Amino acid sequence: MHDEQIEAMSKLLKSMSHPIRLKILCLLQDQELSVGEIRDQVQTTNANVSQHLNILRGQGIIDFRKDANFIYNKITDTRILELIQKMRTLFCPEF
Amino acid sequence: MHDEQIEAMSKLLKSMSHPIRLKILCLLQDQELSVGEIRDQVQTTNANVSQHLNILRGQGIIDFRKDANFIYNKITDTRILELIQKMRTLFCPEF
DNA sequence: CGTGTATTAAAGTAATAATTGAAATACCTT
DNA sequence: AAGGTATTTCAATTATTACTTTAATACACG
Repeated sequence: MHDEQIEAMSKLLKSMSHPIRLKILCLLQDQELSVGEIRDQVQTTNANVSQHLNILRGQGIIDFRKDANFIYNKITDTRILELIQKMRTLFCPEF
Repeated sequence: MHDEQIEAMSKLLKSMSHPIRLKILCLLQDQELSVGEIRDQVQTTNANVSQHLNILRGQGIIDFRKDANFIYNKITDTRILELIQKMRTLFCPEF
């Protein structure tokens, strides 16, 4: 890997390495969820979820669509889906 | 994933998500290296490399052996090797 | 033993990140 | 337009992390 790729990759990993953000990514593996639904699952405030979502959006990891006054989030990058799947297989073999 | 697994996994990712540490892990993919050799590759001080190595050791990611006054480091956990390999395949397809 | 090399540990400072509450925005319904 | 819900943004506080410097340790070799 070149240094630029190292830089990009470490930023990506960093954005995934916060427990709340990793949990969000796991929740979004097979469904799309609104901000409120995510908030309920990770037990924190709207503002906190919103900021974490912004970080993930900034990395291009998740996308969203608007419906009425709900914002539904989902993972767009299939590489992220694959990577998370690999992590689960390696480190959480019971799933 | 359970919350405990999320916590453990995010700690692991966090330890891998620093550019210097990620580069160290890439360098150690197929060889073992002394601290001095790593220092030359990542262009920093001995003390800095040592600190980063300690973080990786704390996560059980790398192991080391002593030979004379050199310490040779290598990756012991095959899951880490696989995970890094997957990341390269997904995000650096030219390698 | 003393010197040089490699490594680790500790302490301090600087820089970043996380969380929260309050205010602001956007949209639907009536 | 008014009221309600969902989401975002801002600002402030707190917590965490990174880097540097310095000192200390360990070991080989002459």
